[in-house]
Amino acid sequence: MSDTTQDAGTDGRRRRTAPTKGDLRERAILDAAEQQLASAGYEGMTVATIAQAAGITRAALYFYFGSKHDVVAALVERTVTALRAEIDAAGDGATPGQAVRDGVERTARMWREHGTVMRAAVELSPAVPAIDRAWRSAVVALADTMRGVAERAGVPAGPGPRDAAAVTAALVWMTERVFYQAVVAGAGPALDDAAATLTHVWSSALGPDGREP
Amino acid sequence: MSDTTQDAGTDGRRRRTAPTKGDLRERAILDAAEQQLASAGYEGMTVATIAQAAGITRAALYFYFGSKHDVVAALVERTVTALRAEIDAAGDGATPGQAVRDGVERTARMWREHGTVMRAAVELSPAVPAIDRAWRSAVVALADTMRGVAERAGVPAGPGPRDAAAVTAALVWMTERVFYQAVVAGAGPALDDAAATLTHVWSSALGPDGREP
DNA sequence: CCACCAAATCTACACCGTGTCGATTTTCAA
DNA sequence: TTGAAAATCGACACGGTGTAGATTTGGTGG
Repeated sequence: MSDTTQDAGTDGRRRRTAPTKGDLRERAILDAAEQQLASAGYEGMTVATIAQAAGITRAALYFYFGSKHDVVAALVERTVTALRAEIDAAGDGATPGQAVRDGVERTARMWREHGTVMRAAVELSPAVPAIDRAWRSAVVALADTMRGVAERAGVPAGPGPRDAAAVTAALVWMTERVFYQAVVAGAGPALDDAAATLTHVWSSALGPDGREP
Repeated sequence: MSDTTQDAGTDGRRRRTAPTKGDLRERAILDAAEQQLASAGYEGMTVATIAQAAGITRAALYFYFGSKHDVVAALVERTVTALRAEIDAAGDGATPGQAVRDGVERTARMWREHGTVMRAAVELSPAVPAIDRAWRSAVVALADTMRGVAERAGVPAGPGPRDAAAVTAALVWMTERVFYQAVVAGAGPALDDAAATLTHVWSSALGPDGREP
């Protein structure tokens, strides 16, 4: 029933001002969750272990978050906020080919730095609506940026299953999936190889103007 | 693969011969699980409800399957077995473009017919190793056939992040993800539009010989 | 026909994780 | 300093999974 995330305001349980004490605990909880997400995975970590790592009790954690889902949702949202900056700065390449290379490389960097949280976002999206919203928003943000690049590269903009929007959407999902698999595989150069493959496919799909040299 | 869980052997709990009575119940359980997977989703369905729908008790279900995970894993394996036939028959197109169209259309048909189970496979792969193995086997099977098509279309075969294997792998993951999203969206023509977009991208990525007319 | 053995099923229970409740302590500003 | 809100805690209820042991069913060889 708890509502933690969206409709704060009249909650009565969450504090509305932003003093220091509680905020620190909240961050500590998120940090503990991120830590254990990497080491034990979602199922492996429990509310008890998160609370313990944060130096409080289970019940105390429920003062800050309404559920285990809410904890990891907040964690994903925290990370997605960071991704947004990176995404908005993409697509500035002079040529479409340059923009594609830049977009893929930026995405690869995100997966290198925030791999565990992004992996969790992908895996928990089907189960947690809040995570789905946050993750999807990041995906459409990137898709939007790249749609502009595609149109500049000559891909028709008109509506239809072959227009720039549909094509870039498919390519962004490809990018998500391939990088996700690379992170799951865990191999060292997996991400770099994946990036190379992805730029190649992106360039091919964006037509002659997007082709790499 | 027809044997639901391979680690039986010295189980002492599973029957080894294959009479009729038990097999029917096993199928009834799987059918009930598939039904409820569509109506209530994985979390929404419980071992109790599955057993009830199959006309037995919880404990009786545990005579056939070791866990809830095992049930849905067996369900996925049953479906993947059906997919294999479809996959193996693909890639026979005269021209690469024809083969691509055929492969995508075949895949779309699979999603139309077995959408709920395939969706569950995607969503539960991270959590259930047996499902991950089964689903991944189907993916690499399709990737393998399409790799042949790509090489016939002129994509270099040599090792590297731009070779036919890497490119088709990325495209197959794209196909999986885009069709998955279409099924999740649930809209009627979503799958057909997705198929059109996918054939277009596939053709572009496979180079001049794979290009559509 | 019956006695037996394995298959199949049931009832009852133990365990674990989540989320909630009411009471208690801490903090801090009026 | 005191009172209210913030923060924390111990204990409990609930639901779902998996297990144990006893019991019934069903077919087969004597």
